[in-house]
Amino acid sequence: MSEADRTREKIIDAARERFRHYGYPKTTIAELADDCAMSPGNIYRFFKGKIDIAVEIARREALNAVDVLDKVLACPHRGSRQRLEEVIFADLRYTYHLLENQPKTLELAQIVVNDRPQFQIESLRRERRLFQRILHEGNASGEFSIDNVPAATIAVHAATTKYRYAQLFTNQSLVELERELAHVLTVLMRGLVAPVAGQLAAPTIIPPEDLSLTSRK
Amino acid sequence: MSEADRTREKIIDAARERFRHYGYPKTTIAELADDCAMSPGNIYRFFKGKIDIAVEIARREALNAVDVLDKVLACPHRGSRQRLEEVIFADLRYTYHLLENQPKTLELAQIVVNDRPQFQIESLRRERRLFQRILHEGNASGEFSIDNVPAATIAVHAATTKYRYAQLFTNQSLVELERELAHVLTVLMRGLVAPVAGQLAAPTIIPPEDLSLTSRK
DNA sequence: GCGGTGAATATTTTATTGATTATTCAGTAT
DNA sequence: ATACTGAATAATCAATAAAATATTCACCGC
Repeated sequence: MSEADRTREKIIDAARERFRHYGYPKTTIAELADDCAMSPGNIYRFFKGKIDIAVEIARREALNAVDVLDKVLACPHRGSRQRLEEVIFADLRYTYHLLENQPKTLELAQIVVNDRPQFQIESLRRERRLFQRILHEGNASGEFSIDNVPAATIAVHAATTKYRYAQLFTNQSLVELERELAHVLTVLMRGLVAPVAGQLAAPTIIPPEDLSLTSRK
Repeated sequence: MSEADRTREKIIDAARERFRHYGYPKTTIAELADDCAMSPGNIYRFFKGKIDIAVEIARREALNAVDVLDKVLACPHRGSRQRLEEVIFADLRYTYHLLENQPKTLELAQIVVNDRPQFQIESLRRERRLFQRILHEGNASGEFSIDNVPAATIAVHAATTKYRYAQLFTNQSLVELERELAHVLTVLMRGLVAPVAGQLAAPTIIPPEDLSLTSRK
């Protein structure tokens, strides 16, 4: 890591702290410069503008969120259906708690998306790729019978839109959202799972919350 | 209709016109009074406050929207699946065009919901009741095999949330939204339709747009 | 009582202006 | 050249005064 990279990291760390505590608008470049023991002008040798610092932080946050979901996948599981369900529930819970505990994070995300619409599109695309992997696996193992995996991926992702940053759409409680999501997944899964001679796939069971994923570090 | 009722209607009509043209905030009680050839104070004999005029207009708009969907149901159709799909597509198109052509209507709805959260809850409930009727019919006719109709209703409604006032969630075009919704419905329907010995239900076909429903009167 | 008025008051919106802050850049040190 | 400074400028925000507006209410004619 070069000296320049280290300086850049120092700026990012200072910004992350202040954005968390006081929010993006109330954090000034002068303060960041102070924190890093440099002049305001020098910040601009590392970032084109204030918003770009926020974009970089949000980018890392988004990558980390997908990593968290990836970890859910890494756990030993009984089947593709359960993997997919756990990921979607984890998504609901992760984003729900994020908005509850770190409201400034939402503010930051909204500011970034407002300035860079492409940012959101790419975040969603990353998530969909994760879904698609699971659908593929499920098809390969014979658990799913999907004739068009990309289309089914889009469908599952779009149908569960409400459960990403749910508080933006509704003021239902987390418990209500979980119950509702279980209903949604029940129908979706029956649509994905291979029909076994007239037998219906079992209803979705709400998986227990994995506390190690929702606590802030 | 009593004299008082007629006066009340006159106020509502004047308000509807001005809200459409100039929006709720830029419409003053004094202007409404002028339009109705009465004094500002007299408005308050018919409405508790300015917001209540908006609520009444929004209430009628919401009832009309459900009626429009109801009309879609009244058309001769081949089955419950197609009925449900047509209603959901009609919903997407109706609300999409509403926001495109009458942006002030969205503004009004947001102002009303902000002040009366119950308003939105009831509008959604009315829509769900419509869905539930279709699911019941489909079950009775043997086309669907739903073991828990209320739960399935919630599922279908929640999974298609994105397609009500879609522009609030995304900036996808109507065509993109329609394609995506078709994918969602394909999976949902496979989850609802009775499995026929290993055979998959056919993919959703995007129904043609019924122009008589989207043109403003 | 019923249907209404319009001036008085309380609330909200808008405009103005004085900071505050982001960004640039000529200049300094190494 | 490279790394950085800090004052100058441009853009944005916040406080507040001014204007507009919602709402109330004492009063009028029937």
